[in-house]
Amino acid sequence: MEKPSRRSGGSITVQDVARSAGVSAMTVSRVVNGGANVRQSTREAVLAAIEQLNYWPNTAARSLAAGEAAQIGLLYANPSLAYLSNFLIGALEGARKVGCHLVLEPCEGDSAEEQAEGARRFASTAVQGVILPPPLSDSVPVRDELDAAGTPSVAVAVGVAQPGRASVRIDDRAAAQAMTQHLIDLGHRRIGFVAGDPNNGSSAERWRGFVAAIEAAGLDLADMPVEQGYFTFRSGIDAGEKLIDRDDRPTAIFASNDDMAAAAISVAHRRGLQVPEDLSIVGFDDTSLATTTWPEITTIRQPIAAMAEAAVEMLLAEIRDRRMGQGEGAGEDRVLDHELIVRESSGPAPVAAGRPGMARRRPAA
Amino acid sequence: MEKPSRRSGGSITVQDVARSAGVSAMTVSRVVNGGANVRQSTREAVLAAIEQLNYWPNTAARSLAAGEAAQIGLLYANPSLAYLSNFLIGALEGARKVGCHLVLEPCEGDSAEEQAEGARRFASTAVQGVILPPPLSDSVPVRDELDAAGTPSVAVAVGVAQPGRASVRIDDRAAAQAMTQHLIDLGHRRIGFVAGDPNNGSSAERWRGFVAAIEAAGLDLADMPVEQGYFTFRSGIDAGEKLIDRDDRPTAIFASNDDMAAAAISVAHRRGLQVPEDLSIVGFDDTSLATTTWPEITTIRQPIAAMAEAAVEMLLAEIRDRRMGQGEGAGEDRVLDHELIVRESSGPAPVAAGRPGMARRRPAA
DNA sequence: AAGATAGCTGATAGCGCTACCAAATAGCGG
DNA sequence: CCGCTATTTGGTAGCGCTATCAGCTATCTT
Repeated sequence: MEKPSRRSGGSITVQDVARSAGVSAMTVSRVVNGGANVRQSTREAVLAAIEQLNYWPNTAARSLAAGEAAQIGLLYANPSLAYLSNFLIGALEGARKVGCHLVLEPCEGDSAEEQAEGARRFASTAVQGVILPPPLSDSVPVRDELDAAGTPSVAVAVGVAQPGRASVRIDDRAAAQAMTQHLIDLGHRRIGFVAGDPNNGSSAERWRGFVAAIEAAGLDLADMPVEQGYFTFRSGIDAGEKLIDRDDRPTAIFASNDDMAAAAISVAHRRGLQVPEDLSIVGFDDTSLATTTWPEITTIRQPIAAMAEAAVEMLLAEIRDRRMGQGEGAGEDRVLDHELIVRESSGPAPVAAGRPGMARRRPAA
Repeated sequence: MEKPSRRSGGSITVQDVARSAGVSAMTVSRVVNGGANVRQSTREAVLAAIEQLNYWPNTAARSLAAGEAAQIGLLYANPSLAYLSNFLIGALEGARKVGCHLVLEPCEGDSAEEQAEGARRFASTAVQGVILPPPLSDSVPVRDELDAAGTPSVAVAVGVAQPGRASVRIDDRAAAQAMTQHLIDLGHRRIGFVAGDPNNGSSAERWRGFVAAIEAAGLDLADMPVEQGYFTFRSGIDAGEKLIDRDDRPTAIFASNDDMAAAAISVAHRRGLQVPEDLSIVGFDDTSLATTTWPEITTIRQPIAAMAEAAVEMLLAEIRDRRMGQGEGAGEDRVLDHELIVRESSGPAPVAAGRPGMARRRPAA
């Protein structure tokens, strides 16, 4: 005769799995967690039982037994609030799934000292790991501080994988290449590029993607005017003016993010140019800005929420591994899919072929 | 000889409190939770012990023993992402404190059916309560659906308390009155008002606050031009144009939120007016927009994060009460402090006294 | 071949709290 | 002052999981 659990509507437990797999509860626990020292055949049997019974560990029991709070930190520094929202939505979902709590900590200031200070605040709190959204994901002081404290971390939206450090990102290079190809397919042969902040790893990757597409199409990189930007609207104005006021104005501008693309659009409008009829302008990131300008911006969408969710999941896996004495994980680098979003700001190159920029230069003011 | 706990660095437990208060652990639990049937003197002894030992219940153990997941829902519908960020930051902090998880659910669409659908999604999920940020806090379909399912909810940022429903809000009326008084103190005697969305409870309160200040100052409400707005930038443009193009243009405009204030500023600039020299314009909410326009907007700050945190805390208290069979709580209405933030968009009324609007009307274009 | 080493598994004992019920105490009319 | 009900309190038994350590099976040594 079964004795039905007193409370909690009979959800399946380790015991059920253990019985089904013909092992002890302890072995199931080992398999579920990180599974040091479990024979392969045993592991498979347990996993099969878990699968079959659709078992999910009870997070409350888990943290109670493990005697730990299971809190993970999220250190953020003045990103756009829209980005943070999306990031939080994903992180929250991830935290719920793995059954841990999110502890937020704002990090003011750009100086190395202030960033290190932000990271240190987590050392004192009881968090088992930290996830770092941009721009902190590229911060060396933060990284050093965390490493010194032995706190695992996951960097989100970095340009390239950092050795020995877990990261979640999109393939900035491939995305930029796809975007550039989109412009080339529309007939553009002279494409201006606005680079992003040189301190940011993604900037370099986006530039490389641009170069790769240009070269793959057999075009001459020397024909592509390039201006330095810093991911801010203001820097986009400056870069946009320089590109648009050239005698050999490009027929398209690829800005390294949406803010700078929006800025370029406003410059174009001030100069009396139609977007995209006279000039195509594209961005990157698909922030809310991309749809609150006119025309709406063709851009690259990053799966922000999914990236945050993945980061939480990876971090917790690493925390478990460390606790089970697996040593440091290899620092997984997970790359998620991006998406090219074609909106109204990009269109066919103007028909006046050959030297499009020259053909309709506006009269000097 | 004490046997030191095997794991978990000796944090204080119910047992410690029970011993210190000279009661059983069970009694401590009762006091901590909702405390049905505990003698007053006993309760006080326990509370004193809790205070003295600085005891905090272990949330993991609690939800494990209670056999419940302790999840609370957050139903959101296209607010500004900046608002959502702040809200989430507070809600997360609150959830961490009370030891429950947040489950987010987006609610698309404005129709009654879609809103009810959003609320229903929570009935199927296992959440014990729901918190509702604006604009859903005013939604009747959502409220009805939740009530029908017997799910407790807390409405955040409603205009006035709803009978039988817990709510967290600021005193919109007092805030609007303070803002209006600020303008009157600056010498303005003809103040234009842009009303908010008529479906929103806060709108009416802000209007009442405006009226109260005008009347308290002995001014004639009939001198105050009023336009209907809908909390959108676009509606602010229309309302701003109507107010600014009047022959008896007001010397100040009080828009019911920052978006509409920003819109009014852009209209003023297009008409060649200086803000605040020729025209003061103030907003409400202190969203990020307030500091990304020029000049920065004088506005009312709502403690968004604190409101969200309070909402979580109140909701959990209600959930506990219900479980302990305390019957439905009275629906507490908590009012948090707002703050008048004076920035550059408000200044003294133009010196041409008496009929300020008339005195410097711009020549017809 | 006996002993040592390493790898794998299970029995036991809680983690801190609360549900359940039994026991004790208080209140009250007769 | 006694039974009786109403209220308050405590004892016991887990909630589902994991740390610890003992036992057990292969794989090496010498």
